[in-house]
Amino acid sequence: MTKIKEGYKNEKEIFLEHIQKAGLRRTAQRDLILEIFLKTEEHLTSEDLYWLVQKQDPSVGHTTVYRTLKLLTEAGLAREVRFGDNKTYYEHHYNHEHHDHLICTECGKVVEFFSPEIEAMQDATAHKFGFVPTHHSLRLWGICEDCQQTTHESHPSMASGAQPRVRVKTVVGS
Amino acid sequence: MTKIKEGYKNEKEIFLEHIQKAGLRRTAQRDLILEIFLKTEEHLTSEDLYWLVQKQDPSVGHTTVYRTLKLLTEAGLAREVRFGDNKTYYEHHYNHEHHDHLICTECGKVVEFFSPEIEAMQDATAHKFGFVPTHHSLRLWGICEDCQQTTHESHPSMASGAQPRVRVKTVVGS
DNA sequence: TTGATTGCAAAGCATTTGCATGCTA
DNA sequence: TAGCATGCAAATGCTTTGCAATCAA
Repeated sequence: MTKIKEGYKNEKEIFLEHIQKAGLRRTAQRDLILEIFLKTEEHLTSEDLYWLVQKQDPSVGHTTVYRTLKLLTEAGLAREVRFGDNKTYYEHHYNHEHHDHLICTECGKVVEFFSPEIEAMQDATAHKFGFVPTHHSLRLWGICEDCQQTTHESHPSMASGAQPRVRVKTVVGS
Repeated sequence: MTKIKEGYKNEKEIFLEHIQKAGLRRTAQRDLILEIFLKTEEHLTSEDLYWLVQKQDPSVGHTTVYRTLKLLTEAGLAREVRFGDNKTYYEHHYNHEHHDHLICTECGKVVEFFSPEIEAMQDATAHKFGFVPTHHSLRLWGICEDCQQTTHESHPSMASGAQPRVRVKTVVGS
């Protein structure tokens, strides 16, 4: 039973519209990059996307992927996220619920969550200080269930240079 | 009426203790860097601190400042923060209330705030997913009161490359 | 005396830019 | 045809590393 969302443009339409409005041009590279980005439901870096694109068209350069991801972000299709390892990850943004991240400092697992209560308090806090809130970023680090059982070392902090070893995406509703 | 905190070691003691425990050595550079860091109640980058240190001792190198900031972080005296401009800022950590940041995307102003309610919900959320929380980062971006009156441009997003023009620290209790 | 620390220069990374060439509208 | 887009190489900005000399314990 497929539920068809009406009244929503799909990502490709959004992209073409943005390109037109901004007086930019549609190219084969941009189409390919968008297509691969859309079918990859994970947090990926420009580098990651670059290699996926390479498989289909080795002539596409790093630079174009970087520039296109910025473009997708401006078009509202992608969102930049940072997990503390000094890399910029991108995730789908359009038609995707806003969410925050819970990151395991042992194995790098990432759980997405959404808390309406926290959202409301954030907005309230911004207003309390006279701000009109535009966006926010909440990241919680900790040790996940699996790692609590296998590891008994001291908790690595962001500063200690712990590198995520795996990055699992788990979508969890409200 | 000065309130003397008893039962709390001061930062310099903490630092020396950490150095001893780790089998490291006390040096003039480390002392100087710590001292300047402590008297600067602002968010600063390694670069910023480097120039402050330069004024007192031009022989100190960039590298040492970087390394010492890492050391201070490990000792629990400093905390790394990122505001979205791809730089690592440091702020005091020991004996300082934990707090989060509200950042103006127009002028770069930073307001520090603390919300026990949000804190509690964050911990609850982590536990809900089986995580033992270690630390977190909450950043709210928006347009501050001053900028709402002077600016009527579109809201710059993190991705659009808006650069903070001023960085004001405002400490606000609970 | 031993081994940690320093500072310089060089290397690393992720990301951006200059520019000649290519391609869309 | 005009001028945006591309891809390479080079530049950038922040941070780390190699290494010989220096210095604390």
